Amino acid sequence: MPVPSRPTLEDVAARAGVGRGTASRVINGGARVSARARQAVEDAIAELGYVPNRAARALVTRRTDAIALVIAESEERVFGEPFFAGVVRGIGTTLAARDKQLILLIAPADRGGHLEDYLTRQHVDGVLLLSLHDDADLPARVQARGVPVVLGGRATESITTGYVDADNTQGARLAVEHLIERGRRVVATIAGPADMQVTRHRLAGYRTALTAAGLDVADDLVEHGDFGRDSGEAAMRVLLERRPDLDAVFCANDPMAAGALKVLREAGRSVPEEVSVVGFDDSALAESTHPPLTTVHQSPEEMGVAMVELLLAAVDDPSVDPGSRLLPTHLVVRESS
Amino acid sequence: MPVPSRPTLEDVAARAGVGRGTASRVINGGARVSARARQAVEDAIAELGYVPNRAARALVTRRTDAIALVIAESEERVFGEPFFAGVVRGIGTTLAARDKQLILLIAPADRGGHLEDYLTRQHVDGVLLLSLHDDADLPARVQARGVPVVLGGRATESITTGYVDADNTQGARLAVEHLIERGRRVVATIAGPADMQVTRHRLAGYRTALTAAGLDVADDLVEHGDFGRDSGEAAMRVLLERRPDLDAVFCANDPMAAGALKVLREAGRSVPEEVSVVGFDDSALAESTHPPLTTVHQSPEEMGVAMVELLLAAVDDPSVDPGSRLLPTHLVVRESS
DNA sequence: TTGAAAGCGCTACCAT
DNA sequence: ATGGTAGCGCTTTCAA
Repeated sequence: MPVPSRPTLEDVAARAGVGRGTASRVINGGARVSARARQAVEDAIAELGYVPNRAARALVTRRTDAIALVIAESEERVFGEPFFAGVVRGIGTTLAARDKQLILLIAPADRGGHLEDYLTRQHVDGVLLLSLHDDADLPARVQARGVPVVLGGRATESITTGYVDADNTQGARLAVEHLIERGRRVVATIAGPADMQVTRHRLAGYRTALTAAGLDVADDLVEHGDFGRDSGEAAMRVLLERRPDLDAVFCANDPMAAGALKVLREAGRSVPEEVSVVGFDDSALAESTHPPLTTVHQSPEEMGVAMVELLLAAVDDPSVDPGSRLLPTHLVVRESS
Repeated sequence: MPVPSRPTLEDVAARAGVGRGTASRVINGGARVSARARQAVEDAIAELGYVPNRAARALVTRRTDAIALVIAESEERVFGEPFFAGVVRGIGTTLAARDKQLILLIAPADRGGHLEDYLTRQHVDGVLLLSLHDDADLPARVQARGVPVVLGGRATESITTGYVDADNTQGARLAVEHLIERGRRVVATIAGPADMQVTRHRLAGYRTALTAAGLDVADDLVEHGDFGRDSGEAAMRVLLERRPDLDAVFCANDPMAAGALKVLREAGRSVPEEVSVVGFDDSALAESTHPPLTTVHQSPEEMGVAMVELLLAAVDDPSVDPGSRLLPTHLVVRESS
């Protein structure tokens, strides 16, 4: 097959009877071009099926129109958790609408700084980071090298990059207040990994609600999981053993709640009669558990969309820092509470 | 921060006391360079922390060093099915080792040819395609435009692109033979979507084994699902209703088998005493069902690795077509059969 | 083996 | 408002 060798801007300009500069202006900003010239160029583009050469453009603008999304978890976790699917969809569609390319990097840990090198020298215009653990100073280092960064979820206070986060404290508080209203008095919680901010925030909401109601906030009512379903099962077993008197469990996400539900059923504790269970996420999973799960709603899609918006603003104008956004949550009551 | 403006090849050449051409040769092929010159250039690169500019290189080589992976399913399906995680990992690590960039495109359907345009004009060197349905002529069209394509799983016979596939027919045959050896006589199957080759192949293996044993291959023993767990539940209900006499079920993947297991339990049919169940994939899920699932092992990682190998061979030398590879499968016997 | 030079296709700046 | 021109950083002839 003879390579059809795509038309260049030169061809377009020739066909439209204008200079290359004018043609370029039509394609980009569009300012300072006469209507006639614009029309001629647009026609030529259509007739020729012209598509700008990304590499050539990148070479001169020093932009790649590519955005990296780094998820700091294993493929198993990433592909196993519905939350990520939502965020990726939000990011993907928003980026596509802005004609940016999404480079998805799944990287459990940045061994040897390869990732940092890639992000800072290999030409992405900005970096989106998801599921950060405490030890990760990657965002700070990337930002220090002049590449805009927006986090999904907050990192430790010291980190100053932009972020988008659900209002986890509020969500957890809503969940636990609901449990208390239902008359529960011994409210346990299956929290997330101890080294994540999201875990601290949800725990804070849990404790706030309990304290406000004058209830016990004993340490032995708290057990950590890793957000996976299995870890929810394990944690529930521990809690049941340690505090057989518990009458409610607030779980830091839906998969762990599903695991807890299973263990409670096996232990002969009926839900919601004897024990109330609330999850977090309002993922599709929440509707298919038995019984359907009361859960805190958050929107991963919205989170993704907001992340892109903040990041692109910073990419377009490096003098502004991305800022941050806190997304509201609300409780969805189903039958597990 | 004053942009440090990365060192260019020019800088490297100057520092090494050679011409730009020589420096370039050292970085690439490496042929026809004296040991002295090479050493000098390599030192200069190390000292300067030089990293080639991708865009500049792409402009002249007309290569992007980027490979697209198109998964023709929704984010929900992609992120819900462990099979995809494995393939993506295989692809991701292999590509990274070859210093290629992975562009992940999740696209349920190619509405309006946007995807095709992207793949063919927006500069990826090759395309990997996963989870193809019958109606998809995308691979043929992309290939016709001169972009190498490798499929994960086969498309209909008429498609001539390269592919990597598990030996689904063999796997299904092994599963059903095993069921027959266990003394089962009424073997039902929950198949995949009717419009996929993988479904036809697994059904063929199922029928071959049954026929060889002189058993019933009635149509009412076959029910289709969509590879999702819920669809497995639904299909199992239908089968149980239609053929209460069934004593075994071969499921086209593990999630559907998990769904079937659940329905059987609810229906009071004990597994494996009254009904044997076999899945397909040998995913992590298979070990955590109750009872643990006998299943056909395939390796998504290997599949991903093989896909990349075939594709890159074709990318490196456009005159060879990618060819294809059939990966063996084997049965893993656990307690559900 | 090597350096010089010619572009790759584009944007941005310059007079005009 | 517009066309000409100068690179962006690199690979790849081509002579030497």
